[in-house]
Formats: sequence, C-alpha cells, structure tokens
Amino acid sequence: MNLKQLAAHLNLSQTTVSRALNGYPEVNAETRARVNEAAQRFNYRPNPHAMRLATGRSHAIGHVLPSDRTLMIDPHFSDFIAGAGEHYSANGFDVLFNVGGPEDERSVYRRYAQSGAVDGVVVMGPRLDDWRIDLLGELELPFIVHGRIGDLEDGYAWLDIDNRGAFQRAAKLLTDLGHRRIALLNGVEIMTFAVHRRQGYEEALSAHGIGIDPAIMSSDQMTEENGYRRTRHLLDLNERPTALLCSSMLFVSGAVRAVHEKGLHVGEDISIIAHDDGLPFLKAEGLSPPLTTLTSSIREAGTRVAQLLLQMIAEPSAPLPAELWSVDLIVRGSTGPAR
Amino acid sequence: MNLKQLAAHLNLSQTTVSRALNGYPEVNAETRARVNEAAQRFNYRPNPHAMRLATGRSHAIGHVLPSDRTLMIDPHFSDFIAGAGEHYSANGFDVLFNVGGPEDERSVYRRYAQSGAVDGVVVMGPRLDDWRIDLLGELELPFIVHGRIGDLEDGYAWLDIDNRGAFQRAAKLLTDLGHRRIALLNGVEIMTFAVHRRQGYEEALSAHGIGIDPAIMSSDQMTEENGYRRTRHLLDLNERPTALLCSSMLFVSGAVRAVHEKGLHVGEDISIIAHDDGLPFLKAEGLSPPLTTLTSSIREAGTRVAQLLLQMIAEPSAPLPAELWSVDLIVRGSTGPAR
DNA sequence: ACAATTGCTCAAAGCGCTTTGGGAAATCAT
DNA sequence: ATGATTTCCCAAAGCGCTTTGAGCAATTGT
Repeated sequence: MNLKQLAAHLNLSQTTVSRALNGYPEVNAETRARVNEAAQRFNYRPNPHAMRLATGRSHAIGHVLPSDRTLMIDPHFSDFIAGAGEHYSANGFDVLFNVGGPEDERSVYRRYAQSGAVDGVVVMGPRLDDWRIDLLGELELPFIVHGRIGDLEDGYAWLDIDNRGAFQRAAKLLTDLGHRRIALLNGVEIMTFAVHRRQGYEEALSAHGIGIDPAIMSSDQMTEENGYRRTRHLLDLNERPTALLCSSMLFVSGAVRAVHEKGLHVGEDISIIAHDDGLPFLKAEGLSPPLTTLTSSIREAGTRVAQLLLQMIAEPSAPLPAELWSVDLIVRGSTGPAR
Repeated sequence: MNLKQLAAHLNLSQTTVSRALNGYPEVNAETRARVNEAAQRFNYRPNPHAMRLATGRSHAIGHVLPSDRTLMIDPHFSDFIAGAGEHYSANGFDVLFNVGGPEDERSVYRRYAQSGAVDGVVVMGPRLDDWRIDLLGELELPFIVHGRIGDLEDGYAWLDIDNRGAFQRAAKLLTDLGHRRIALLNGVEIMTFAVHRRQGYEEALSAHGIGIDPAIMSSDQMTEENGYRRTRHLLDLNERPTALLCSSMLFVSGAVRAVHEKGLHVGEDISIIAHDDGLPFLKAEGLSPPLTTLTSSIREAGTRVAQLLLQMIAEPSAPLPAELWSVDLIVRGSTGPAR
C-alpha cells in the first residue's frame, strides 16, 4: 500500500494525504482523522527511500569506527552505541554503522556528506588533535563528539565527562589515605580522555607535593593482559606503589590477578581505584573487595549524545551544545590507608 | 554532480551513462572508458536514495539486537558485527544497526520487510526455538543465522561452530587427564549454543562412565561476576571439582579470581578450559598460566556470515548455505593431571 | 541487392514521496 | 452586495536514478 493507493482509496489527492500524515496545518481536522484512521487500518508506511529522495534528508545517523586494525572494537564503544541506538530508534532514525573496511575513514565521511546517506555523525574516541573535526566541518556534515579534541571547547558540539576532575579527586582520595606512591594505568595517551586523566592525576599529586614518577605511569590499550603485565611489573619494583589508579575496568581484571599472584590483598596491601564506564559484563560491585570507582555510564552518554545530535539536526541554527558531565566517586572496599 | 549533469557534460544520454557505469554489455568500450574517466574526474557517485528508489533494493543489511533490556550488549556480538561490517563495507553495503528501543523487535523486522529498508538480515544469538525464522520466512526477507535454531539444520541459511564436538573434546581431554569431577560454567541455556555445549560435555562424561551432576553445572549470563560467584561456590563444595569448563573467557576472569582467593593454583589444583571467541581485550595466552582453550574467531565468523548473506542476495535461487566450523582445541598451561 | 541481424544510443516512463503554486468554496469585512 | 481573506484541497513538478521500448547505422546473410 503506497501513498497513491491510499489517496485513491480516500478520494483525496496525494498532496492532502501526505500533508495530513505529516502534520501540516492546512488540512481539515476531520480529513486528517480520516486519513490517519485509514493509514492505521492499512498499516501504511511511507517508503523511506522515496521519502529520502524527495526530502534530501536521510533520517539516519552514521557511526564510523576507526579503520585502524590494531585499534580493537572496544567494548566501551559498543556500549556507547547501544545507548545511542535506543534513542535513534525511538525517534525513527536509523543507525548506519561503518567499520573501516578497505575504504579509508576519510572517504566514508566524504561519501556520507556527498550522498546525503546520513544527516549527521558522531565522532567517537577523539584524539588530542583530531583531523575529523576539520574534515566534517569542511563537509558541512553535522556532528557531535563524544569527548573533546584536546582542550578545544568551542567550534563544535561535544559531550564529555570531567575526566580531569575525576582523576584528581580519585588521586586526592588516595593521598588523603596517606598514599604517596600512586601508580597510573592509563589508556593510550593520544586519546584526549587519557591525557585529561593523567593531568588530573598529576595535579592532585603535585598539590600534595608528590613528585611525578614516569616509572609508575603507563599508557596502553585497555586490555586485561596489559593490566596484568603492568601491575606485575609495578609490584616487582623496589619502591612498590601502594595504590593503583586504573583507567578502565578492563585493566582491573588483570591488575587484581597480578596482585593475587603476589600473595597480596586488594584494599590492604594495595589500594585500587578504577574508572568504571558501566560495562555490563564486568561489575565493580561484584569484585572482592568491591571496587572503589569513578563511575559514569557510557551508555547514558550515548543516549544523550544521540539526543543532542538529533536536536542539532532539527534546529541547525541553534547554538552548538556542549556538556561536561561530572563523575561520581564511589568509595567501596578496594581503598584503604597506606601501609 | 549528478547523472544528468554528467551525461550533459559527455553529450550522452543518462541511459548510456548509467549503463556504462553499471557494466551493462550494450555500450561501446570506448564510450564506457570515456564515461568512467569522467565519473572519476568529477568524483561522481550515484545518489544512493535515488538508486534505492529506482531499483527497490537497498544495499543494506540489518542487524537487530534483542530488545530485551536484561540481555546486555554482549561483547561477543560487537566483535561479530565488526567482522561482518568489514565485509559489508568492502562490498558497498551499509549496515543498519538496530538496538531494540521502544519499537518491539518484531515490528522492526516487519518494517524492514515492508519498506525494503534492508536487503537481508542476520539473526544473532539464536534460541532453541526461535520465532525469528518463522517471521522472517513469512516476510520473505533473506536472512542467515549465526548459530542454529536448536537442532534444525534445514530450511534456513546458517553458519555455526561445532559447539557440541568442541565441548566433547574438551571434556574428553579432562577425563583423559584423570579428572572425574568436571564442572561446567555455561551460558544461558535457552540459547542454542549453550545447549549444544552442555550436550557435548554430557556425552563425553557419559562415554567415560561419569555421572552427570547438576550440582556442578550452571547456566548464566556470561559475566565476570557470574564466573566468580559460581566458581566460588564450586570450590566450597565437599566434593570440589578438579576441573572447570567455561563457556566464555568472560567467566574465566571471575573464575581465576575465585581460585586465587582460595589459595589454589590454576593448572595444578584445578584445571580450566574455556571457549575463546577471540575477544580482543581478553587474551587466553596472556593469563598465567596461559589458558587451554577451544578457539574460534567470532570475528571471522562475522565476516563469513556477511559474505554468505551477500551471496544469497545476489543469487536468490541458489541453495541455502550452511556451514559448520570445527573448533580448535589449544592445550596450554591451565590443564594438568587430576590431583 | 535487399532483408535480417547486431551494436550502440536515446527519449521517456517510472520508483513513491514532498512541495510549489494555484484555485474553488466558505468566511469575513465594509 | 462586493471585494478581501481564510480554509481546505488539488494537479503537477521534482528528487536522481534505472529500465523499457525504440530507432538509427553499420554489419551480416542469401
């Protein structure tokens, strides 16, 4: 059942039916009711391709994952997209998902812009200096960044969590507990979030007159194995750290394993705080002892980012949104006074 | 630059240009070369919406995730999709990604079928008795299942790994090592893969005259916490198992934690074998001792599934593909003779 | 030599929707 | 009663592509 048939059935023109369905004002209330009723009864749905061709808008959002093969499909990303996806569906938007195949990431964006395949894109995992905003700006493709491009805050839409503040507070909690050797297991520091976290960490230490020691700071992909390897190494050090700040729960699994292997106990011999994005398969509360965390739902961030982007598309002249979410510090059993 | 302009520029009709570009035979080789050259030069790309409207085919594949809120966004799924996505991109197909929002899963499929939004879908995480194949068959929407619907092997396209055989071999390895109390940490047993794994496990035990003891078998969502909780409980049992068969690496993190907490050693006091889907953030080789695993890349499965589906779409009359992949058993350090 | 075939190209008709530019009837103002 | 508005609806033009059905040359067959 298409528009033509529906219109014929109602003895109305396609114009009127289309307008009735799309809520235009210049249609009689009674007629509109009739149209809606009939549409419902025949389960009429406009053909999306025709709609897109006619309007030039695609009702779709693009998410493109880095083509870099070494950069794995991070579970953080999937959870974020899951959150966003829910909001898109709720608003009748499709999600176009692009995992860098042979086509290089730039050309994907170019194609999107040129063909109008999507109405907007979200940029995930922004780097300190990210070519994507320049390209997207040039292409005039609406976009929003989850995170920030270094310390840049203007000229693009973004939603970020206060990584710097969060890690500062976490580190401060540790210094308050008397820790002076606090190790940092960070993500790859070309990513903005990782840099911000290091900055927060360093600020807190400096504020307490504790020197920054690169020997107990690391920057790796966030995997179990790296968590283990780095912690193992840290525990073998002469001046072994008494506390550990982890950028991801993924590190924690490995870190805890290393601690156990050394016959040490989390929360007593060594304090651990991790940033918890709320990954559903790895719960901080479920660990023993329950883990003290910086908590912020990456899934909710996804939902909000989607919402903001859709608003941007609906109202292109509105000022660009920018949101900085604060992060909760939840103290549980993995932190204790320094030995 | 659209077709009309390109045609005008070449002093050709749209028909000819279109045909030249789409490889139809009835166009002069020289003309085709000219067209291709010009298309390249002007970076012409056909408008996908127009193409879709004209052909009725969408050049897109749908992946819809269960709307069930309790069913988390499984990292296994994302890795699978990542694999598939690469193949789609390589062939100019888009991926439509749908995370069950308010719209219920059935209506998503209905909408897909009715509007022609996608040319096909892949069914992930099939249940023992899955309504999706009936619906999709009825809707005449091409689809392929990653896994199988119970023991059904005909009437639909699928690609599965030999879960039953794999777990049989793994259990047999353990019995060969002298283990008689072998626990099973399985996924939720409404999923076909989990049932197959249990069957393989039970067959191996029965073959060795070992009774099936439900007290040391469990069926849960595959999370770290469940792995920990179940293992913890197992180790407290009077007749503590000497070996553990895990359906996912996600369980293993928790299981190992429980073992360590008890002061026991993996590979000595207790043997562990896990199914490893190749999740990039959790490597079996990286554990200590390195884990003996059933190994099968879920990402490669994704790529292959995508390839098969695209073939099905291109050649609808061809027989439905069905592939059963064998699983590698890689013996590492986490398995040893029973104490 | 003429008809039949082949090779290449084109004009025009869709695909199913939105949107423009009217226009007839009903309502209002004077 | 007349002109000016307002209300509601319509025919037709597009959106940018594919595809049908012809048509003109050039080639082939007899």
